[in-house]
Amino acid sequence: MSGDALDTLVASLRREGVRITTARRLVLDALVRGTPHPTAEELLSSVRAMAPDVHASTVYRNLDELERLGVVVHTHLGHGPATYHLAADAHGHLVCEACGRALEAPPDLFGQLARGVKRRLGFTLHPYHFAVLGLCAGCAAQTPART
Amino acid sequence: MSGDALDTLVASLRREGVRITTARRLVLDALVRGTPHPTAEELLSSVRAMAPDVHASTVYRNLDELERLGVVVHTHLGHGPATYHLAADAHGHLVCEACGRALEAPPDLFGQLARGVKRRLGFTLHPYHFAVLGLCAGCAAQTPART
DNA sequence: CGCCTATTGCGAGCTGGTCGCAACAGCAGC
DNA sequence: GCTGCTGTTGCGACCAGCTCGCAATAGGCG
Ligand SMILES: [Zn+2]
Ligand SMILES: [Zn+2]
Ligand SMILES: [Zn+2]
Ligand SMILES: [Zn+2]
Repeated sequence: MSGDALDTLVASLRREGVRITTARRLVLDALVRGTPHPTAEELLSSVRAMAPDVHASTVYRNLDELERLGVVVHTHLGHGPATYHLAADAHGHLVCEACGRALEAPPDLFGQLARGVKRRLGFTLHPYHFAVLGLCAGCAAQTPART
Repeated sequence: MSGDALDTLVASLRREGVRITTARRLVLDALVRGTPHPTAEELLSSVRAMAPDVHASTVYRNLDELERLGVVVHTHLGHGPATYHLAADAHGHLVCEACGRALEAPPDLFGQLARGVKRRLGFTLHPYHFAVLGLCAGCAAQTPART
């Protein structure tokens, strides 16, 4: 079942005429099966576990290309490196400034905001590229109040 | 009147025991009087207009220090360099992915979102660090529809 | 199998920012 | 106004995260 997700993805890319190389397949595999918010470097090391000679720039180029194809999206959870998702899994992020943990925003959370912005400013929101920062419940309790 | 804003800021910093150097005063001056979303490099060149020998790292260090003191905040409007505001002027940003223009979010815009997040997840939002991307009215009209 | 061309490995290069250090300059105290 | 303490500065080296140019390689179609 979960092996299928990769195969399906690969098949549909091939149908679009996208060439499937080992590196590209392994990047997709790492995205399908790995931990939730991998950075390019984490993806690189997953890829290298199977194909040790893959070069970092290959991973960057594949991520760019897959993003251009609409298969992958990247997100910034803070100041560090970008993190990647399968586009099908895209979601907003709430990141705690104190403990650094990233919560996935419930899918409807930005809906109201998006509607308000649209109505008032005519602006169409794509709220997934940057995380929204703040303090999670646990850290807020331990932190001296802040404006 | 507008010269006062700087003087007031400087006076209050001095009262807190902060040492006021030429570079620091010029950075503040550029923030008070310059264009709305300056990058560190833009601030550097404003500063150099008055004091040509100020070094880039001095501007970075002053911005860090002023941020630590709560006088300045930085924001990421996109992939480029960070941009700076006086903390007193802080506001959310809506940035158009097509034309790159940054709109200031009306101050109450994030209020609902913040209340929703707080109630449902106990998460306290600080919605100013990262911009929220999207398409402005003008660009949305010209762009082939997108999910 | 062979060709075409997209993709890769590789290293150099780039942007935006940080750091360690010795010289320097605020400003409090006299 | 001068002195001294200490925070700040100029400077260069360095760093992370990413991008590019190029020649060699390898998908995939016929
Ligand atoms: Zn991004
Ligand atoms: Zn996520
Ligand atoms: Zn930031
Ligand atoms: Zn702004």
